[in-house]
Amino acid sequence: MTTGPATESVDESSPALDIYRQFRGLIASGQLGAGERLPTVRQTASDIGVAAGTAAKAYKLLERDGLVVTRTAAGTRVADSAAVLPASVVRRIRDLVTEADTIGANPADVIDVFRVIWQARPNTP
Amino acid sequence: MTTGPATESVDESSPALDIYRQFRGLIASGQLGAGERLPTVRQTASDIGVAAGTAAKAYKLLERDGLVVTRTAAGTRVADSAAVLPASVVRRIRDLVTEADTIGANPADVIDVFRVIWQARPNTP
DNA sequence: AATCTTGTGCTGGTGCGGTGATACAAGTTG
DNA sequence: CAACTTGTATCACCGCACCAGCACAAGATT
Repeated sequence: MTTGPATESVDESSPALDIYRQFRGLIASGQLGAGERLPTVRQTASDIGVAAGTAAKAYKLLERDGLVVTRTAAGTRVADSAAVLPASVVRRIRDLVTEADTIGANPADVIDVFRVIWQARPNTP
Repeated sequence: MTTGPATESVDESSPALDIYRQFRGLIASGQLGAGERLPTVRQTASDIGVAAGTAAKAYKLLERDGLVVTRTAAGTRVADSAAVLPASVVRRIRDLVTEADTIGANPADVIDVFRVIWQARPNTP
């Protein structure tokens, strides 16, 4: 188990994208504010148990999105221009989480339904 | 370019899982009711442009979840026991979609934030 | 009974995305 | 200044998911 990829559960995607999405979530929700520093590439890598290159890949994606600014030796920080999801939306998400949790729903189901309903919006070009 | 996998956009995962999630969403949201028939494996395969085996894989996952019943030559139908997400949750999802859409938010962001907030629930073992 | 339908099971082949490990460039820090 | 930090680049290697195409079993259809 020292080499090669590992598939675990359905709805796992890929290490790099997982890390990417994780930070996207933290930034978009405001839990990681502008200027705040992200862990070292090597740090996150060893935290999650992936290769350094994999974490680096995630960071590059974040930078490509303009969510993060990276200066060598100074680490990676949340960009000032990083967009945060409007509070109204975040609140709705909180409501949804609360409701789904009390009912004991599967978060994956919730997300799947979200996607389906999203695609069914009035104006779907 | 006739063979091998294809990566397109970030947040694409894998063909098989995409199909799987798609139908999960349709079933969990009630848009695909118990007894209703799913398209042929070959049909969905050619619709989406993937190999038949890939669509078959997705169907097997659905069956593994008990969401679907498959009888040879009779096709695949939504199981009677297929659980539908409670209306209260679905309604909140609708509200969320509406709000996020009017604001012009990126659905991927919404999902990422959902995941983050979900993990931050009170009781997260 | 004969035929069609449909999910499933091979096969060989391909490429992407991981893993480690090492090396480096550019800054920060003492 | 020297020494450390940190993101990045590279290397060979490996496994998985997918593709394409065909063949099959079991049940539906006629």
